Amino acid sequence: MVNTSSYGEKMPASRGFWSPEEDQKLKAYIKRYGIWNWCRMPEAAGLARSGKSCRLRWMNYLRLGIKRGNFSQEDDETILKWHELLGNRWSAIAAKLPGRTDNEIKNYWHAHLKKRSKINTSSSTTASEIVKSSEVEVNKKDSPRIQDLLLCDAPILPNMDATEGIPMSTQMPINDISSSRTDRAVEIVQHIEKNFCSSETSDQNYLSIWEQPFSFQDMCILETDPGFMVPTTTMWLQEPMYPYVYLDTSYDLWID
DNA sequence: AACAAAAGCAACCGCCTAAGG
DNA sequence: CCCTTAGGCGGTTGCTTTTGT
Repeated sequence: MVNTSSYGEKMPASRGFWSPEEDQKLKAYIKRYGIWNWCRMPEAAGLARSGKSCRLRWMNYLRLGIKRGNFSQEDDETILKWHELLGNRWSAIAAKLPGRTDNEIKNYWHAHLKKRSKINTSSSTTASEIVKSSEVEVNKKDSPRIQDLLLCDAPILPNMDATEGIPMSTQMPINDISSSRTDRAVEIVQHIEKNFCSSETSDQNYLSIWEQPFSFQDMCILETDPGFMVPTTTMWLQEPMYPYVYLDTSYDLWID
């Protein structure tokens, strides 16, 4: 079967669960060469997977900082509150829960919180009510824009992108985002953050999770795999996403 | 112990959007 | 503008594990 998805793979793509070997290959390849082009990377890394599949695997399981295991009470409440406000915008909700992926939150919602949400909405103060009470007029016509602005103001964490755990030389400075934000929206954001965000989600706690450096063990995985195809300079010039190289010892050196 | 049903979760699919030519 | 391509997102599927009988 030839995959003809938008990722443009030409090689036969295997499906189903990822084997530990495949995980290692992908992890090692990205650690060595960075993410330069999802659709070409599988071939270069010697993986018979679609680019889409590789991206998903990396985003949801392989990148550093992914939290596994049970959701805390605080996590539950955060999800419920933000879901009430944002709806099924799982990636946006995930941005409020460092280390949790949109997929995981989505699954957790359907498995555990959906029922609770229905009960809660009939008995408790809703997020929309909180917004109303702030005396900020949110025109229905404008609400999608307001929501986008809310998302812009989500905590910008060092790892909330495709290359979690990898220093982001290309990360957009927060000033670039705020330049397009109205004062009005800032008011709304501040109000909601004040009402919704517990002290558990302080920056300090984010850092404790996210600023963990690579372990040496991680970095040693398949440091040199004969099956890897090195992305050429041309490739990087065409699609310079997150190029980086390793130093011999223990730190990544990012190059612009 | 064996089976069925339910729950959990990883992965896939298809649509949408942004960027570039 | 229009088209193509790559990336991202949410909905859904289906396999695996757990629980109940």
